[in-house]
Amino acid sequence: MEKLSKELIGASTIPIILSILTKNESYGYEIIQNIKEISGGKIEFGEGTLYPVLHKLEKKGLIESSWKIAESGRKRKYYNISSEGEKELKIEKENWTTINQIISKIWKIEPNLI
Amino acid sequence: MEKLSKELIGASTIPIILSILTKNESYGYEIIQNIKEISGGKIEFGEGTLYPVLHKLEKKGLIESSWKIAESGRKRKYYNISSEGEKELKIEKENWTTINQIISKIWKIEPNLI
DNA sequence: CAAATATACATAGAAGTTCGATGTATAAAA
DNA sequence: TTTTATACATCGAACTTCTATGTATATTTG
Repeated sequence: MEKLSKELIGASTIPIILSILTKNESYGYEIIQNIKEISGGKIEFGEGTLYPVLHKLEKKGLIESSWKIAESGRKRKYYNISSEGEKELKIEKENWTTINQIISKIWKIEPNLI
Repeated sequence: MEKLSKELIGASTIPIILSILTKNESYGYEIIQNIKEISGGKIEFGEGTLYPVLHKLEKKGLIESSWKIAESGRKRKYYNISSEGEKELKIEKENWTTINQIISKIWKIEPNLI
């Protein structure tokens, strides 16, 4: 069970985060666990990796944050996707489809199911 | 007709270069034209981008170079993929398949796909 | 035939990224 | 009560991409 390359992780980080936030609001720590689970351990973000990405996305206006107190009494910074973020996700999905078509063409395999 | 994001290009650079060299030996300038053509202009490497990547791949032993004189009389640095490079390409292909499975899984969570 | 363009390689520096290390703080479990 | 899990944050090293710049030669155009 190997981990994926830095480059592939980097390319998928933003679409994955935005996709997760499209479904439900979430917070940094949970997003890390969520991605780890969904990817079967193949994508494991450190906190020092994810938090700056969230800050960057917020600064660009793609997500919005609000502090909340969980039932546990613990403070959490919840993130929601913005309408700008939804537009961006749409573009990212199209880009992902495009690169898959290019790669498939080069590899001469059937285009991917995405 | 938009260009792809830096991240997606970065993730695909090495597999694309190695794939091209699997078919035929080639040289920097030609690889740039080749990728531009295959991608329908969506991936356009500058020379300052590609040459350092080729040097890096050679340093890592994934490709090998040799100077040749073309019929035109022009000097060209031809690159071939090494057996190490073929192994690496196999891994890269597997990684690409994996990330696609993860991404498609995440996108299936929400109903409105592109 | 002179000038412009295309071919062909190379490096430097700016800007941006990932990621391990480190720090703070609190709740839950051992 | 000590450890582990939860939850946020920043820093600096290492690496990347990309624009700009430089060198040089062949081909095409005016």
